Amino acid sequence: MSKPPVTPARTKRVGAQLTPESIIEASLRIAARGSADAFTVRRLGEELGTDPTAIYRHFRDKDELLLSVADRTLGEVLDSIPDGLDWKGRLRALAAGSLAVALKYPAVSSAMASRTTRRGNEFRVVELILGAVLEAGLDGAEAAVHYRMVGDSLLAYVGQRAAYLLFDPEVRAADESSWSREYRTVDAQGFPHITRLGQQLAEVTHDQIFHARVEALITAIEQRAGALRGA
Amino acid sequence: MSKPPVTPARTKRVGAQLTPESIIEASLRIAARGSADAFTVRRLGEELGTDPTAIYRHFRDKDELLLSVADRTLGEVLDSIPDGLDWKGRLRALAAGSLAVALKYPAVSSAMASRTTRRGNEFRVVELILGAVLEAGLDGAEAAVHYRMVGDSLLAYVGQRAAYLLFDPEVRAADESSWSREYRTVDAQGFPHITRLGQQLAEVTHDQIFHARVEALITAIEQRAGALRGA
DNA sequence: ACAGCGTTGTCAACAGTGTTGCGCGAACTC
DNA sequence: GAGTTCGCGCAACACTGTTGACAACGCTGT
Repeated sequence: MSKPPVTPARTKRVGAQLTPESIIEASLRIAARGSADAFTVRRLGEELGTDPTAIYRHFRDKDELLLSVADRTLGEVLDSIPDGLDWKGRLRALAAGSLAVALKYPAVSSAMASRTTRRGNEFRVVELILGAVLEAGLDGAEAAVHYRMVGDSLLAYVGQRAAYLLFDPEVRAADESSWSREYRTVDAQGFPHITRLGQQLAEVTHDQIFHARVEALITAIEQRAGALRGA
Repeated sequence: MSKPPVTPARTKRVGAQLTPESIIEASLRIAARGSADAFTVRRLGEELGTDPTAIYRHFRDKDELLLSVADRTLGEVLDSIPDGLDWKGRLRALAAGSLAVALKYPAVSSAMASRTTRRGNEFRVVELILGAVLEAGLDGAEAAVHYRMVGDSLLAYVGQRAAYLLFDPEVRAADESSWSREYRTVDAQGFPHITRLGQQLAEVTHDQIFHARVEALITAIEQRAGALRGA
């Protein structure tokens, strides 16, 4: 028992000031502060009270740290999903939870919009979505495609919202006011639809859009399952 | 006629080497080279044969240049849409054209995934989508929300794909191989769905996913219009 | 034709980013 | 207790976008 089987087990020092966990938690604290101060390596060192480059003893590079942090936030999402829901309810809860976490840690979600963590919690999310799609009545390649549709779409949605939050307030203001400014003054001849619906376009909220996007996913799955059942 | 009305009309010099147009075109050439060399100000100066900082005489900052370049690519998308299509066909053509342009200029699309150009061609795209949604049978606030759903979704989709193309080849390879590596070795007890569908999950292509996402949008609009008609 | 002046490109520099190599001291192993 | 490894601090590098000073060019009005 005295000899570790193959690897020396790399005894991590007990008195270490920094641990992967403490670094991840500091990263989350910074990310939660929003765009006020960006999520940078030097700011991370400040938050930890150590030299910025010390984190490179625990993570190969910033990307690996980001993947670990993102997986942690995925855990938060999963914990927010109650039991006993049907497949639509589970997908809605997953979407709502993902959005909430994305708005809480925008820097993380923004960076992960087209990535894969390949870590523990991601497997749980995949299993969750797959279960929902299967319960809806899809299977095989059909279920696989629709899982990817849901997964990629959710990631893209929340990443888009998160990235938006990271812009300078003035840039964001310019984008938002465009609906009530530039779009009001377009040529009525060339753009009749914009002219006629200008008011309604300016009044659409982010939540309405998100809701519509999520329901579109659910409707698409339901429709496809119904078509297969009928065939 | 000798006196310009109010502003001195700021006579732009005729012999200028650089013009907004030439800078935009150089930007597109660089962006089309993919992730090989990134779209940076210094590289832009190289491409133009001038000092990098010269572009600041024509654009306030890199963001404003990016907005102009993006609007130009929107023009490419619009030109690729044939006439005489019904609303579904127009949306499909818009989606396909957007994806093609995004894959052609990934740096541009990636940066614009959550932005608004507020320039000429964007109005034309908005008018196009609004027309499709109206033709499908929606109107008023309902049409406005569904327009935003389509617009934001398309932007997010293609931005996601574009951003993916910009990653280091090794990062991309790690992400792609995960489906045939990590996901094959998960615990069969805890993740039965992943275990059972592992093969199909690894075989899903980007095109299948994109197709499913676009069709989901169309289905959602159709469904909503049908529900309103019935009510 | 000439003075004036705005426009435009060049250059050096700054603040910020992620990352690496070197050294020291402390903690663990034997 | 000796030797080795590990964790951290420090300085530095390459890269990013951006700014201010400067000089030269060409248009403008007289």
